[in-house]
Amino acid sequence: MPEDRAPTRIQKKNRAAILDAALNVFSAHGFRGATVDQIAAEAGLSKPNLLYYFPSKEAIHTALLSGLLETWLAPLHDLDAQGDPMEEILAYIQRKLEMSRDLPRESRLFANELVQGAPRIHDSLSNDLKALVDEKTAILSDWMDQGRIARLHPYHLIFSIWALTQHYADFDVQVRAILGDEDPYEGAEPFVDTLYRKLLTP
Amino acid sequence: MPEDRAPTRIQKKNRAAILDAALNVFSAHGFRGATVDQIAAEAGLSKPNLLYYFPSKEAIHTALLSGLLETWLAPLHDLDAQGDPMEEILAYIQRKLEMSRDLPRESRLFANELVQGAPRIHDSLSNDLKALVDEKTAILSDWMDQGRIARLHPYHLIFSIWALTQHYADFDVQVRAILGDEDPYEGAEPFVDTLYRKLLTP
DNA sequence: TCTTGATTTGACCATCTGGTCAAACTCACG
DNA sequence: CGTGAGTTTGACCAGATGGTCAAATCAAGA
Repeated sequence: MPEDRAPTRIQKKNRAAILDAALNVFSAHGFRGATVDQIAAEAGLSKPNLLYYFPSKEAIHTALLSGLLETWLAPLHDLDAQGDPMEEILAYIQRKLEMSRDLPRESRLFANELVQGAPRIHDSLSNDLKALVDEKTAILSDWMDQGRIARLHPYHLIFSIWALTQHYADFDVQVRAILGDEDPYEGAEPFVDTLYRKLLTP
Repeated sequence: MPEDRAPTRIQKKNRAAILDAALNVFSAHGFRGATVDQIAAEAGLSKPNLLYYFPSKEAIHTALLSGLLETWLAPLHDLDAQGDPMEEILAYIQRKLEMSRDLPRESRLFANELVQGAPRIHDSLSNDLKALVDEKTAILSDWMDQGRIARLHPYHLIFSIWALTQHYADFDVQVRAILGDEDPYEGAEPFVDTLYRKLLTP
């Protein structure tokens, strides 16, 4: 497939279809559990046709992960040092919870990768993610120094937000097995809101 | 292999070795990502030898999961309606955190299964787990009615405990990528303790 | 020690899976 | 139209993988 030229209409359509199908399959079965045939079928292509657009299964996975990492971290990026601490943090949590609800496949894609030791994104974690988290925890620490939010371990504060919000997407089956018909997010939203208001109030 | 007789010394040893090896491999790679050869090698057996003790890969996985489910739920089982609410809940959280630290493989085994939709333990979730959680949330609700702890959605309170504690085992790579050399559990313990004290105080 | 059941293994098989390739087909544009 | 680049596919391959089996080896009680 020609790499240098501008992508054709067909290329755009098929690449997008492949990535969407791959997101379905990888998020549901993990990298090893996904098969190229399955992704191709879901994208409405034959296997050789799919491999005309991406050189390998690994390449699809990589393209997906790196393409989505930015989306995934955007809410934390938006945490603004100039804003009101409590509002900023609660807005971040709110957005993370919405992402769990609206983009559960993306959440599970990363969860699958992480729980198996992140063999394919270890570098992104140690570099990009680490840098972003360091930048934002510095803001949190400032707010704590100023007495505007309670003093807490800033890294663990971030971990707790990730854990609490992504839990609903990653362990969706378990949550639904227990809640039955009740909508998880209806209860989750006020719960986490209350939790962090109490936790962060100095 | 004779099923009915009492297990011989060799049977006990090899079965245990297989289950331990399988726990290593399944927790690190998921069901599909694990190979029988890998498990056999780790257990110090040949593949046909391993299949002499368990009829299939699936059988090993099932044996592991059902054998560990009890261990995994024991801390919640111990939550005592007669005890002091705050102490009981904090002790539960403490035990869950210790399990994350001391039994990370078990945590990741379940995480792998759950994130992929729990195809092999769906029934246990809807039955055993659901029943246990219902029993214990009833106790939590009573405590809330009596004004001994803050009023919260009891199911989401449980979810939050699972999310916060298991996060450290399941997403260990990510946590360590961010914390660097710092021991995750050293900071996690006081953090979750503070969090739940603030949250649960009426 | 001998015998019998328990244990172990090398060789093997069918299927699945990621990936290749040459040939066929389709599309856009001059 | 005609043509060349872009697209699609059937047939195929090599290696991995779950599982089988008959034969060989071992262990323990009579």
